[in-house]
Amino acid sequence: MTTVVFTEKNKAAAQISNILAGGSARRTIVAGVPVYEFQRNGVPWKIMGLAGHIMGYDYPEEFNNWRDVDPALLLDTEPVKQITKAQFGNAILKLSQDADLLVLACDFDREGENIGFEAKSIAEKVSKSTVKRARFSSLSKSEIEKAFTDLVEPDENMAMSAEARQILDLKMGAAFTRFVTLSVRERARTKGVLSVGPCQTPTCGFVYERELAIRKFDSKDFWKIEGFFIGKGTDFAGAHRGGHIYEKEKADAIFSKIKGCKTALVSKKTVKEMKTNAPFPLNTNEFLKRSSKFLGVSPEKALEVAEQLYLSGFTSYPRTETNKYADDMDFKKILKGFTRGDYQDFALLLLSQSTITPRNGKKDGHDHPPIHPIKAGSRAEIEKAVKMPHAWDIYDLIVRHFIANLLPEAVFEKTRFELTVGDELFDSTGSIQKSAGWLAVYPFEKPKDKLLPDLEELDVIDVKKINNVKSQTMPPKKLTEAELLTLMDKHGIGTKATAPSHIETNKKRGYFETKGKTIAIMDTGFTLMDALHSSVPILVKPDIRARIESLIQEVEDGTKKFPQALEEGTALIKEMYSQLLKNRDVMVSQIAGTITDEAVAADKKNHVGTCPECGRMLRMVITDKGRFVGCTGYPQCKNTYPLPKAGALNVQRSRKCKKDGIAVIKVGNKYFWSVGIGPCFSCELEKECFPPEVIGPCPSCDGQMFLIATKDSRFLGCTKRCGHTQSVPKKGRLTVTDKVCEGCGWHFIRVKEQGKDAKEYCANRKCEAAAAARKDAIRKAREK
DNA sequence: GCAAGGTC
Repeated sequence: MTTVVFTEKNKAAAQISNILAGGSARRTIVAGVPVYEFQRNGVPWKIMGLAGHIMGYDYPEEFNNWRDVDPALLLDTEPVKQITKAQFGNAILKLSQDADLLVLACDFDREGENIGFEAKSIAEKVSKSTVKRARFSSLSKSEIEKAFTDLVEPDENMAMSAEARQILDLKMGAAFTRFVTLSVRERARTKGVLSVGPCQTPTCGFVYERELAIRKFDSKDFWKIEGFFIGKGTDFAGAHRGGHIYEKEKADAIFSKIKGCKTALVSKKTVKEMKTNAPFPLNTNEFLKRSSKFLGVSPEKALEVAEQLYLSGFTSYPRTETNKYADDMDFKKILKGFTRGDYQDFALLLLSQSTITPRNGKKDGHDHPPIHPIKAGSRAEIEKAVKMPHAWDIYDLIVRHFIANLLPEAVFEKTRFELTVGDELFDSTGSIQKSAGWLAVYPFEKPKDKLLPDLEELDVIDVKKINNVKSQTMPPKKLTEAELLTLMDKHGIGTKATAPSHIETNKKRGYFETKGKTIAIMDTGFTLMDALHSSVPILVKPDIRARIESLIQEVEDGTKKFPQALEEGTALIKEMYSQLLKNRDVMVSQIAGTITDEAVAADKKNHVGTCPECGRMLRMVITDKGRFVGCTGYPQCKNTYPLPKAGALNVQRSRKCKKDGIAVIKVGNKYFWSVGIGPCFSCELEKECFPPEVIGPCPSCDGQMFLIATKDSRFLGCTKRCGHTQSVPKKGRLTVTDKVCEGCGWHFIRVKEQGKDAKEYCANRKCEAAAAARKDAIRKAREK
């Protein structure tokens, strides 16, 4: 007569056995998995924690080759469920063999029900015993006792709804990802995978929509009239009640009426007390948003740190939807740990109260309490236990948020003056914090006091200045990670545990990147969203997730059978797939183009510039037959330019062709070539673009000596072609320096031969100073 | 090599 219980995770197994056994549970290991054993009502009990899902769907082996399988075929193929965590499968088999009762005790939600059914399906291979369900919303003693006394039937509909989600998500993800990746690969050399999925794609969609709004934004001019006043010796500002005025004439008219006014009348004064409540207790989403906003820690990292803090016993379970504390939460017990250290003042204050009333939200996911500290830890203790960046910052945020939830509201005094200047009205507001309340422990959200002078109604004050300021409406700002999390939460994209991973997937794919706390879409992400949006709009929006969600909700409610939901869901995906297929060519050229452009721009050596015909990228194309400059828009854009047949080519990014050439290329060490124009030496603007490298005055006429370099020799010649020439060293790299010879006015030349020190000197054979220096050098060499 | 969902 053995009862075997499966929980969602080891931690829950340990806690539940502790409650049911009254502390007498014995921890053993079965097939490498911890199991808690004890006697209850004379019956042996064994409780094992799973590790979330221990099974998963995948396509059969023969569908693994992307090249050989038409992605559309995946939509007509049923993926297969397999055990993904073998040791758990084995442990379940061993435990179930001699069980008389199996109890599924995973979390009380859809996935929890499904995880329980995974264990059930494995256990039923070796056991025919009854399977029951224990349902509880928290791991409190009373709930657990009750749940295991009043066992219920497992909810197959609920479990199957999660099953439908898994299959539909995989079908859609696999088919679309393969289709997009392979199609684009025909035209662009892409290294990675271009993935599409019911959560990751709408997540990127939010970033895309914001980017569109920014790009489409049309800025408008407006004027605002500002007043600067002095009251009782204090300077303060006010704004004209007209606010943003979009007609210049209107603003000018008001301004010219009052610009000469020297005094203002305090025509009205209102003082109001304003109270600000502490934020709701931290559920996962709120925690991730605040970690990003206040600490600049990405959702992914924040969740990792919280997981470690939880495993080290410092904070509670980090994945929860609940933002209200249970009625029996023992705040004082936790606060007692904080009576020493950073938070002692607040802890002592709260402990001195007879009752503690927390600030509570309204969400109850029936899962875990809000994220809160379990145990006090110093910075050193936290950093020793959790060796990750920001471990202390995140613990500190959790503790401060927890204490803030228990402290009273903050009170402000808001003062507003209505000021009359001429017959125009201005407003000025200020606020003073009267009582800090929860803000005392929560430095992340401290509003600044804005002081106003102590004026009364009908006081007359000085006007210092009136300004009529021209301004412009600003485009929307880029999304922050915190805002993205809000949007995902609001539209049901991902869950408390997966939202960070969807953001991470998009970063990994090169769809967007984070710069500090804001998110910037990348070209690949933008064009992919653009392409998907134009052929299957629903895919880029939260609607796709919502459609699947409503289907599986019907399965859970029992109003639709599982096979029916699967069929309808598959039909929906097929419909989207066929729309995408119809627009394949446009999509491919858009995405492939962007990816090629990105690659070309990154390939500094061959990237030439922007195509004047189509705006895409120009690059050097080198084939067996020859070389030319071509456009990445090929074959739509057939713009090309010839290149010289021989010589190494180097794009000169600092040079610009004055005759509207696309770019200037250096050919070997010989001459320059302007793309679209031809060799620079045949251009009448050559001397303007490449002025001779003048060294100094010609010793025979009033011309200038300059460096002439030909294919196989170099020498100095006169700009007036007077016939005077002079040789220069044949070996080494020769440059004309800025240093000027005092004797003759020639620039020093610098000669650097490989493996030798560079020499700098005056090369003028007629220069006496140079001759003396040469003699001196020879004498010194002889002496040695 | 594809998704999203659990959890370590």
